[in-house]
Amino acid sequence: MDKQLLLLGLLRHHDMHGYQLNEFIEHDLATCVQIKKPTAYYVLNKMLDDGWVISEETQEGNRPPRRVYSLTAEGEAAFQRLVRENLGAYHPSQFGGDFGLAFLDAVPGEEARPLLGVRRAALVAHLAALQAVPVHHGSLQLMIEHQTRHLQAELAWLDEVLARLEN
Amino acid sequence: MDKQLLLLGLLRHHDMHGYQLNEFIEHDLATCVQIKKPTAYYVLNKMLDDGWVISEETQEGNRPPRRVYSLTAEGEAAFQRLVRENLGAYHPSQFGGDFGLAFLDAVPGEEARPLLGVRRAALVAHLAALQAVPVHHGSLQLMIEHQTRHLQAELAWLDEVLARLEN
DNA sequence: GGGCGCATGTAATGAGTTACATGATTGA
DNA sequence: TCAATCATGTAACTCATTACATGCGCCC
Repeated sequence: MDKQLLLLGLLRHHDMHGYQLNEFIEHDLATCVQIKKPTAYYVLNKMLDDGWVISEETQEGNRPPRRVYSLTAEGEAAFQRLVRENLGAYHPSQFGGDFGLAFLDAVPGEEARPLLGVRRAALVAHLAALQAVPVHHGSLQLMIEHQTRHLQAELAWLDEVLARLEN
Repeated sequence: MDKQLLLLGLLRHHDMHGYQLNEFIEHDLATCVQIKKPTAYYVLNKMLDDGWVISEETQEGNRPPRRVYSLTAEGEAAFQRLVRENLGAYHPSQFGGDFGLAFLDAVPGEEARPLLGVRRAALVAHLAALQAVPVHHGSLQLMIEHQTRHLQAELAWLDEVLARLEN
């Protein structure tokens, strides 16, 4: 449940309502974080039940009411515990795209090249989106940089595989 | 369901029984693939139901009977479809370790350094395990190389973060 | 008047994991 | 004799996703 860590960390910075959190994740953490809207709402409600956050209902004019969340002392303690847990462990990441590459030689080169070309284009688009993301305060920016590194490594790797296919 | 692609690809090479598949994944694809035993058995049974593989029960002496799986024509067709699907798409990978880094500045440097040291040691161990894996035929080796690249990028990145923490 | 943005959720489903269950054989 | 290896699974659970549901306000 590292999603909790993320939401706690973001709320620790600014109190936010769910919609706002989702917007922030979509626009400012694009391509780094995959948390869908219902998941965020679900996690928020869970943390509310657990006493990690409290919510205050506010309303502007006739707009839909917002639930603004802020951390409790227990939420802060949970955050401190979760960051340390996360920092101290190595989280091996899985590459779903590997299984295709693993059996690349089952596909004739003339077919494989354009397919990997499509993959490459999507990767480049991802990288562009990542570099378009606004710069963040402090260590939040580390996440963007980290992602950028891996995407660059991925691109270099993919180009090498494509080059090998030319032969 | 990229697990299906992997199992099909492996079975396409050699007919195997479930235990054997699990052993191969554990020993020969260490750190690249995370498929737990029950998952593999589950997927095998599902593919059996779907007619992608057939199984033949064999027994050596009084040992437990084995179910040896081999691809059907439909299985081969499914494999061909799935490889192309996989090759043609970019699969963004998620880095669960990012959320810790994103809030690194919430932890004092004296605490963060040893925690990241533990993370680094686990990463180095992972890399060593990966390099101890036997070399595979053909493109299966690409998966190992790919993983190695990313682990090296990760190590370089982590060392950079640690260096920044020294200041 | 029609579609998008704001704002929150529920319900159903899926994929995969952990823990549990079984039972024979082999080697220390 | 005790643990590890061989061999297969089931049951319960978790986490997250997709699809669905609601309803007002704003702009073209």
